[in-house]
Amino acid sequence: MNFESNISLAVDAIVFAYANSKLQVLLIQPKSGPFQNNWALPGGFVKTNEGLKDAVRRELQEETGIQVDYLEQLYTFGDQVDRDPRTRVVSVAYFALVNPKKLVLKADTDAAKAEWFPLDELPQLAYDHNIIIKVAIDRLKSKIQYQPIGFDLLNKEFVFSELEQLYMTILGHDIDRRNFRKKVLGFGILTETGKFRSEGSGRPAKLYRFNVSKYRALESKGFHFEIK
Amino acid sequence: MNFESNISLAVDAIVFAYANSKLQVLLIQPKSGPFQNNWALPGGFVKTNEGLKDAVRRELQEETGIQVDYLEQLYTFGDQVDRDPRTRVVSVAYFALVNPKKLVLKADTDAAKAEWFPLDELPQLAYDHNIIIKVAIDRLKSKIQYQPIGFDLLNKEFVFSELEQLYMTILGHDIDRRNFRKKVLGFGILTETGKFRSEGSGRPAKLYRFNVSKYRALESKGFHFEIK
DNA sequence: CCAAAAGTGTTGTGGTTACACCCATGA
DNA sequence: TCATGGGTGTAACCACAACACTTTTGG
Repeated sequence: MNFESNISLAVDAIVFAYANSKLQVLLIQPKSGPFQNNWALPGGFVKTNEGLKDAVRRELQEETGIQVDYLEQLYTFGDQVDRDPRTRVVSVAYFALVNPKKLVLKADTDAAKAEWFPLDELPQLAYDHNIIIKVAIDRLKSKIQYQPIGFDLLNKEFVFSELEQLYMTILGHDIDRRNFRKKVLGFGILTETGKFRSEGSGRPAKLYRFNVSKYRALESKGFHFEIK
Repeated sequence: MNFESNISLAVDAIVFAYANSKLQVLLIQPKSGPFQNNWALPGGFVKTNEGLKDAVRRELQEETGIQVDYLEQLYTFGDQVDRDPRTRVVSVAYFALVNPKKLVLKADTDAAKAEWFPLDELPQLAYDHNIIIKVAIDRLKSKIQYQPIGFDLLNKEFVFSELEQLYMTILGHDIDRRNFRKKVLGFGILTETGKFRSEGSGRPAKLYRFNVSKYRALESKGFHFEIK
């Protein structure tokens, strides 16, 4: 029973990673369909008895072998009726973050050709995927300012300069090191690991870890994460 | 061609209005389907060659005769596979605002039974619609703080106390009259009409109008609306 | 003249911004 | 000892919060 309409439902994933001081997006080359020679977002059709989020995870696994650290629904693209030349396809886009460990893509499985592209070197994409990525970037920019999702783009243990760099990259403006540090430490959501990392020359930097349980505790007491 | 799955795509609308110092939601009693005696959100299946937003407007027109002033996509509900007992239905929920003029529902057309319900007197709803409304309220609460959408819930010309009341109702806490006024006027997005309204006894209040073009101009210069 | 709602300023304070020097390490 | 990146404090400023009396109307 399909209630008289004939619309196909797909999911697409915009997976961001952070490497070389740049945001990277995960793209694939579809094995079939009208855009076989184009790069496209990972994704595919939802199965009849599959939840949307499950469909995204499955497609990501099948096409790229990746398991993401953060996944949220972004937007459903369905106003433009001919966004897929074959038939009417409505696509629910999901927005995902992975930490740098996952940057190395396993070329195994039945994975399609998959690669990371820096945001400023995106190719022409299939369908309306360039637009979808724009929407995803906007969401990332605004969400990173009031939710601690930036940590999902870093290793579990990180140094302050990485966090700062990440914010500068995403927000696109400079941040004062002292003020940033003061503010973030003031939140009380980071734990010192006691370890240090030296990066070539220079004074070794303290390694921190994002303390999820402290964050949740504070959050439930009315604390609001915010970084401008 | 349906690409092997058999999922129906629906839209639902959460339409808010503001009356009697309360937020109201528009509900209908479906003419068909498994929940004929329950109240439900207006909505229905998307047609094969119809954009999502168009589908929402059409359903609202058909079921309630209403044309909304503000409409944005809220969330797509599709993780719970059996949210509709008949078959797999994924629903794209839209969030809408109407001004008080539209509170009077025309009982004409082929409109189903439609009524406004204050938020604190919601009945048990069909499907997962109670959950959808919760999500919509959260969105309203947060969005009204950083976008000037509150004006869509008021008449074109309004007095300050109405705006203030609206914010207090939605945010659920008191607001200092003087600070609120100072802040909002400081934005420079309101125009005095020069007219006054007297509400029974008491000093007549100045009527204001939201100046969309001034708002857009400021916005493009980096201005951010914000009310806590 | 009394009740009811609208309109209005000032002061304190807490948070954000701006800014420059010392520290620890590797080469 | 030099180059490199890490770590730290203070003062000015601004936005927000708190707070009470006067004005204008209707009854």
